[in-house]
Amino acid sequence: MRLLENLEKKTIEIVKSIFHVDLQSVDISLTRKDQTGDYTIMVFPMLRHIKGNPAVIGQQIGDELLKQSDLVAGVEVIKGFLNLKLSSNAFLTEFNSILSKENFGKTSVNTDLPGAMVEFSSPNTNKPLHLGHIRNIVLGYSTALILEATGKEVTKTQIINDRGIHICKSMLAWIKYGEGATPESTGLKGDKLVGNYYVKFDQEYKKEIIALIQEGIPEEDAKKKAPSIIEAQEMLRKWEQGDEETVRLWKMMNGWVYAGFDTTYRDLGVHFDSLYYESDTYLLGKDVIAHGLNTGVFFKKDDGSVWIDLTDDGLDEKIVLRADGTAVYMTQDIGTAVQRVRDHDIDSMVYTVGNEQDYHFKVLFLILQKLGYEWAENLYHLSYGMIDLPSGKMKSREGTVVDADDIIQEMTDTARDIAQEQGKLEGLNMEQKEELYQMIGLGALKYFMLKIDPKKSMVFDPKESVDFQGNTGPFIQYAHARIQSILTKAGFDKTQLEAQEDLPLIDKDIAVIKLLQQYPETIASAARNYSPALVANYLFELVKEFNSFYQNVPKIVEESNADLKHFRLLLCFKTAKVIKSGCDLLGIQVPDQM
RNA sequence: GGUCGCAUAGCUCAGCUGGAUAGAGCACCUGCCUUCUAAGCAGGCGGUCGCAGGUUCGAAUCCUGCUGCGAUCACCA
Repeated sequence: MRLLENLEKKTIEIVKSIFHVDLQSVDISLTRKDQTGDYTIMVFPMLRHIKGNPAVIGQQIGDELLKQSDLVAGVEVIKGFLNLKLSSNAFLTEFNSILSKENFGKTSVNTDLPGAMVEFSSPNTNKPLHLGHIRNIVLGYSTALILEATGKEVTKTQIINDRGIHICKSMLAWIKYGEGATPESTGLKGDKLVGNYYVKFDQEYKKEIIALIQEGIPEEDAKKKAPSIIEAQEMLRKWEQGDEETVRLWKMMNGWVYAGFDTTYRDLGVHFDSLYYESDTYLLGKDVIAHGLNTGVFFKKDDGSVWIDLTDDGLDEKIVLRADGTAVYMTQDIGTAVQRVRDHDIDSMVYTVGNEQDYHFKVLFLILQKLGYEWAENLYHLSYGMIDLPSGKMKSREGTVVDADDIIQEMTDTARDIAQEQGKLEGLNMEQKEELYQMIGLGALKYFMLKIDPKKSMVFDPKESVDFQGNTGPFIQYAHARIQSILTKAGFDKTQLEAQEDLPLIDKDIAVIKLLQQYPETIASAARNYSPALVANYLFELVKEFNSFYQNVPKIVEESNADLKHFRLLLCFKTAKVIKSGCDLLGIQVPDQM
């Protein structure tokens, strides 16, 4: 960074002295690979201020840079591009500056400033987590860590949709068909057990609908009159009235589900700093709406339902409270938002929710703004695309949903197969090996999801599974493991964190330094764009460049120039640090051996 | 129909606030392991950046229109 700042400053000075023009900034980018040079100064944008031939202007600036700056070792002008070749020492100085920063790229958290809250996962409590949740979870978790790396204190949270008709369906089916089954008695994970009854409910409900249709009742009516659904609605009413028996069952079954979720979260290596339950916040939502009704933000229709008119904002009218006074989705989200700001010292929130809810969040944010909350300006919907199967959408009814626990297990199994085939894990005991297989399998899975721009939908083929070669998690992890091996074999002294100057560097050395240098800006950009994909793709570029260095530079262990050897070990060392640091931001662990 | 998003190599994707001859990975082909870990490296093949206009010295990138795909427009969540 210092390097580019120096170059820019110097260029501005030179332009001022030659052309008597004050430039605000200079456009400097990496030189294209097919050209000689390290950095390129764009002359074209200067033409706005300086009249003349871009090639001539470029040459004049280049000549002066060469004369005045010891950073610049050579210049070449092609059309309006001023290509600069920098000196080895320019890079060595830059590298030493990078080395001196223990947490290079990251800004330590400033707790004096208001923090941010990131919401992700937010499941319903009636069925297990699936592949879509995994994308949500890894995206949200990584985004939280990335924001934190820019100095924001971040609270990771979720909203648990623990109340409503969906959980009543599972409860009802359990009462009817469960025969007292528990996770303990069946050996099933709690979320799986409850999910089974949700499916069971749906099956019975469907049968009833068909039977009613055969009696000549129209389908629409049949759906409303089927005994199961009526019973479920009755149960929801009892729940809302606080019926003791219903609430007891609700607590018990939700408890099973939470235990199941916890296992999945643990396997995924994520955690939350706070939890919100819909059952706790929907009442506050009602209060806020009552207040907004008084202040004229909302209006009441004849039937008693409460709405907001957003037609002036290009949207529709939206209901915020039912005619019978019960809460809708929007009600509880309003309540939850307000509650969160009351509970935490935050001035912004990020919601990790699928793009099917783009409209909902647009409306929610608008409502909160109209209610006058100043923090409503700082809400961001981290919207991500759906995961489809080659056959189309995942459908729970068709049993094509990819279960989260299953896919984690499959990835681990694949990692085990590959590792055993390769047989490079001597020295590790069984337990360490299993830990490693999981690290690699999860790394592959998480990276697979994170490397893609969040807003894009993605296709997941369960049969082909996830690659372990090329642009993948294991590719990145592998580089880290290799480096540890080198450092050990070469007897690297990590107390000597400074490289000597005047070394005969080659392009491969410099290429790695250039990549390392880009790490801080990568984090900043990933935070600005709420996109872990930028970090993932950066790591891939870094590792590719490192691998090329690794296999094209003479063996470091055998290098006779002691200073050069130490420099290259430092380069390995710091690259490994950045790989680990970047992987941390993605929620991916890196091994020392694989 | 209204609104929002997406469209780049056979497949999966990068391409930052506009910059040079559009890049990776997978797949396919050719080389490289008597070892600093081949989950790797070096190279080859592969493109009308959906279509048509516009702005600009310069457009995959910005603007407009069109086409295609997806989402959404529930007193569901």
